[in-house]
Amino acid sequence: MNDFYEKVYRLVAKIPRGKVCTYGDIATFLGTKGSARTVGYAMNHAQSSTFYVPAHRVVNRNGLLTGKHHFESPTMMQELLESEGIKVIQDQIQDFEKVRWIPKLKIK
DNA sequence: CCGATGACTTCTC
DNA sequence: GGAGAAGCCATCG
Repeated sequence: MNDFYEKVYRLVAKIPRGKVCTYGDIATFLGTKGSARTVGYAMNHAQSSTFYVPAHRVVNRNGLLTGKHHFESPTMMQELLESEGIKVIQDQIQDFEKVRWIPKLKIK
C-alpha cells in the first residue's frame, strides 16, 4: 500500500463517530504530498481496498455530500451520517462547524 | 514520458 | 451569488 493511501485511510478511520472532516483539511494535514483532489481520489480507491474507510465522514469544504454518488446508493451516505447524529438536509451537513473534526496528531 | 481524469479549492467576472 | 477558469497532485492508459 502506498504511503499516501495509507495515511488517508488511517486519518479517515480516526475520525470520531458523529464527526466529519473535509478533503482540504486532510490534504493540508498530509502536507504537499496530496491535494484535496487526490484525497478524493484516494477515497475512490478506498472502496476497492480491504481496509474499511468511513468515507461518509469526509465531505467537501461546504459540508456538501459531493461523494454520495460513489456509494452503493445516493442516499446511503446521508443515512449513515444521520444514524451517527449528524443532521443532513439536501445533501448538506447542518451545524457543519460544530461536527467538523480536524486532525491534530501526526500519523505514524 | 505524456495527456487525460477526478469524491476539491480558490479566484474572477 | 451563480458560472467559468485555473491550480492543485496522484493515478491510469
